[in-house]
Amino acid sequence: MIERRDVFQAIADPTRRMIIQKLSKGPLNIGQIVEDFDMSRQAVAKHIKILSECGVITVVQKGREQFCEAKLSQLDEVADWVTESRKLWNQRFEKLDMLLKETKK
Amino acid sequence: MIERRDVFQAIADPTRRMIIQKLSKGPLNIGQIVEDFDMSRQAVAKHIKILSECGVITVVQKGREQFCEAKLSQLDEVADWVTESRKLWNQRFEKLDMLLKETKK
DNA sequence: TCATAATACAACCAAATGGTTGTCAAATAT
DNA sequence: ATATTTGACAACCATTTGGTTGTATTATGA
Repeated sequence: MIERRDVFQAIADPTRRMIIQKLSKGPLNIGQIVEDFDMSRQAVAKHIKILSECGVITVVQKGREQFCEAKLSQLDEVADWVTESRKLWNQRFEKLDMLLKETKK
Repeated sequence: MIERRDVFQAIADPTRRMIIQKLSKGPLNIGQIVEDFDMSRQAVAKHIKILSECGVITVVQKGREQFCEAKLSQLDEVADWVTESRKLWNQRFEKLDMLLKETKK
């Protein structure tokens, strides 16, 4: 299996989605993120690492603390993909319409 | 680990994203989908099964063939989540603006 | 200075993922 | 009638995932 590190992988896990939304409100360190989860610090740190590898967040060392900040621009790739799929979907109907008009002639 | 079956899981895999986009153009049976992939029929069938369990496609039996159709409405959940995250992100700046205005007084 | 807080690193685990191959059943075409 | 196509089901495999615990390191606060 290939270890995939992209935005889609980043948002596949519900815990990671929650982390992203928390960070959307502003930067936090790992300890502050852990507070909201019924999970070990290490487990959260792993998610943070994955999110960072996927380029969805950036981690800045500040003394002994690590501040995490969301990079929401990366979500564009997801939004674009959804938009593209919908476009294809709509074209499908247009083609059907054209076909119907064609057969009416 | 808990087996998650949601839209985010469905689009996490690149092969599945390609299948969705192919089906966005119109319904296909498994054989037709396999053609485009360098992968065994069984592997594709597994992805189809997952997509179906995630509610992103519907499968209709037609004689010996199985036609797969995309259910793009399910992608709304993804689009909504991205929109929501961005909203929080923007509010972050608004709050900062307000804070700046406040301190200016 | 010294305890504590914040985190890193590594080992470990069960379950899921993404793939394979083989066998079997049913519908269709020749 | 029989071969072929379409697909289901199961077993198997290596890797990843998502979590745990334990230990070590480093920065900060009292």
